[in-house]
Amino acid sequence: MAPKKKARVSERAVNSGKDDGETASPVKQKVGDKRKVSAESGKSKESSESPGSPHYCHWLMKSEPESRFENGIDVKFGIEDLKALSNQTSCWDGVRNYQARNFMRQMKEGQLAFFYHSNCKEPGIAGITEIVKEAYVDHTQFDKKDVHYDATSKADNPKWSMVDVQYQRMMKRFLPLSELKKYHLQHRAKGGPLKDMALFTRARLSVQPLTTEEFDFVLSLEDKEPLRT
DNA sequence: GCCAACGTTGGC
DNA sequence: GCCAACGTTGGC
Repeated sequence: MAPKKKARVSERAVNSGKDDGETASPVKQKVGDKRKVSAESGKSKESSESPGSPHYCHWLMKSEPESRFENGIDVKFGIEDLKALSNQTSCWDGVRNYQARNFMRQMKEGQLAFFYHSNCKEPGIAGITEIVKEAYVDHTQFDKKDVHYDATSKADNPKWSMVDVQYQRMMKRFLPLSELKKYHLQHRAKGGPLKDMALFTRARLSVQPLTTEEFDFVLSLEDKEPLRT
């Protein structure tokens, strides 16, 4: 996810395999992209998601704020890195997990996503980004030099998508995973908005949805004293 | 650095 | 299409 270069939450993973969800979702083209998307190429599926699946409008996206080298390439990309880019905007490339990809394909312009710092000293929610461009082809899947190159993905049927996110703001205070987890456990025991939060129930997913209740509750923590116990 | 959890691969 | 082996994620 970097504006034009950078990495995200290494979601590397040997992909290939069946496309679980939909077929190439309506890759929304934007200016500059010459490839004409032949009007859905007649696919019937398109924005799949089972009919019954709730449609989310808030997200959490993980990225690593500390240096880590993968094939000689540093995958570091924390919220400060996003903030430093021109336009404070970056594409979120490198996602190589079908569920995470499918969630990105559901994202709509204007929606908000928590920027989560993972695989670091203090994991947790650092800030908020806005989705500024809906899912389109992740070019890094075709780049042999890229850490997330996918030899099994073909140009005429790309497997991986990405969205563009723009820095919105830092959390008023960093929200550590440890604190969120305390709430999660508490809510799981006695009920509460974080009882089913994906961060804990689907720990390895790098792009995950939040219900409005979850999102609002997390936001409310900004104004509270850090939970201790 | 360890390792639990879990997604993916591939044999059958 | 099952499922064991394998590989990755990511907290600790």
